Amino acid sequence: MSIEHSILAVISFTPATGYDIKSEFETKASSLFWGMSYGSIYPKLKNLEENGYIYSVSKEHGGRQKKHYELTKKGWIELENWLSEAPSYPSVKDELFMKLAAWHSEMDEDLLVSHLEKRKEESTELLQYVRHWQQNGTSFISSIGMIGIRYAEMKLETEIRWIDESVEKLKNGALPPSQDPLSMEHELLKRRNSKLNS
Amino acid sequence: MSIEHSILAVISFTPATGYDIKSEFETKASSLFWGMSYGSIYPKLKNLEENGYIYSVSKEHGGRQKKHYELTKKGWIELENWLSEAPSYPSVKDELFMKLAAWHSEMDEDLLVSHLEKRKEESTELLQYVRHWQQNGTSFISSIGMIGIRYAEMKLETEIRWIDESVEKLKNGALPPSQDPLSMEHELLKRRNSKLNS
DNA sequence: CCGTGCATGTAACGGGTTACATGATTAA
DNA sequence: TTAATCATGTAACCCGTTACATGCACGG
Repeated sequence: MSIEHSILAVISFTPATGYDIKSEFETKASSLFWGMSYGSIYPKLKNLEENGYIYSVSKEHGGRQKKHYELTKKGWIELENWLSEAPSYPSVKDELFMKLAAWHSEMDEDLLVSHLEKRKEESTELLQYVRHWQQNGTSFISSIGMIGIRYAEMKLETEIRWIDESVEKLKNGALPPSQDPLSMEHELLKRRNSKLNS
Repeated sequence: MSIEHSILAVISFTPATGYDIKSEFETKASSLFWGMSYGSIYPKLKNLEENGYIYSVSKEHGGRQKKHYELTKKGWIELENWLSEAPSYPSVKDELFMKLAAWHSEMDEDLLVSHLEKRKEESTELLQYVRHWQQNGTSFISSIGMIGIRYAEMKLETEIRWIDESVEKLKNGALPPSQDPLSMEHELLKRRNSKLNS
């Protein structure tokens, strides 16, 4: 139960519709710290309401129905209990790391450089987004929320710095030494070539 | 299909059993970049074998059976095709970020400090692990793999630095200003208190 | 009048984890 | 002999996404 809590958190800022919640995660959060699809939002909203954490206030909006959800007392208590619990260690799925680990000397290094450069572009864009977000004058970000934004900013800056360093090393052939006491890379290449040349 | 590729990647280093693969992800990868359970490893291994990407070499080991898997030609090609594709942008699920965003002034700041300090401990431990790993003299890490390790190292160092900065700010009451043009924090507190005092 | 954005929802599907079941080997 | 580690596997379950279905409002 953590998507539910994220939903409660979004509603705590201001009453919101399922659509609003999706947009909130669409623009900001997704790649930064969380993601969510309609397929989970609406059923969860329904469930949260049935269990008394939230209630809906249907508002007329140009003659049509919108369901704005608001937290109940139980919902506020649940949200704050969740906030009080120590967050679990983040789980990261980064293919780039995996690919770096499996890269070997028969693979084209320029290809790797292009992977790194693509990542740099994506992260630069996100960084720009984050920087803009915290001074756009419209979005609500509390003082403590700002600390979180700073976290995202620092992480992205670090990633970009790391890419620059790494590309430099790759281009200069100034790679760090490997740790390979059992000559596994040599074995790997032998095994690979014997399979590929058959 | 990406867990499958990670499995192929591990096998590329040296022929391995399902158990070996799990351990590989257990110790190193899990929180760092990837995770995997037996419940997915064994069925995938079976599947990968059926589709001709790997084959098993049963080895006698003290009178008992062990299934070591090795890559086929098709497996090597598949692995290298995967390596050639640009990695997708990493997805992160960090509750801490979410909690920071939802924190409000009626919540105890010391609690938040303790969350941050716990995170610092966990990351420090991981950092130590990573540093030890790259110079333990036994694990195989290629030159390019070392670049990946450096990535993990820098990310962790940055996180720790961020925590130190943030805790300092929290303790000195030197928080960054909020962005709150619509006085949402005030509204939030009003909404919250009206619910909690009922 | 038409495309885009707002808005709500469901069903099928895919994917992975948890928990369970089993048993051999090895170091203390 | 006993606990820990090595070792393989399955089934039930949870969870979330994709794709689909629907329709209003509004600007050009």
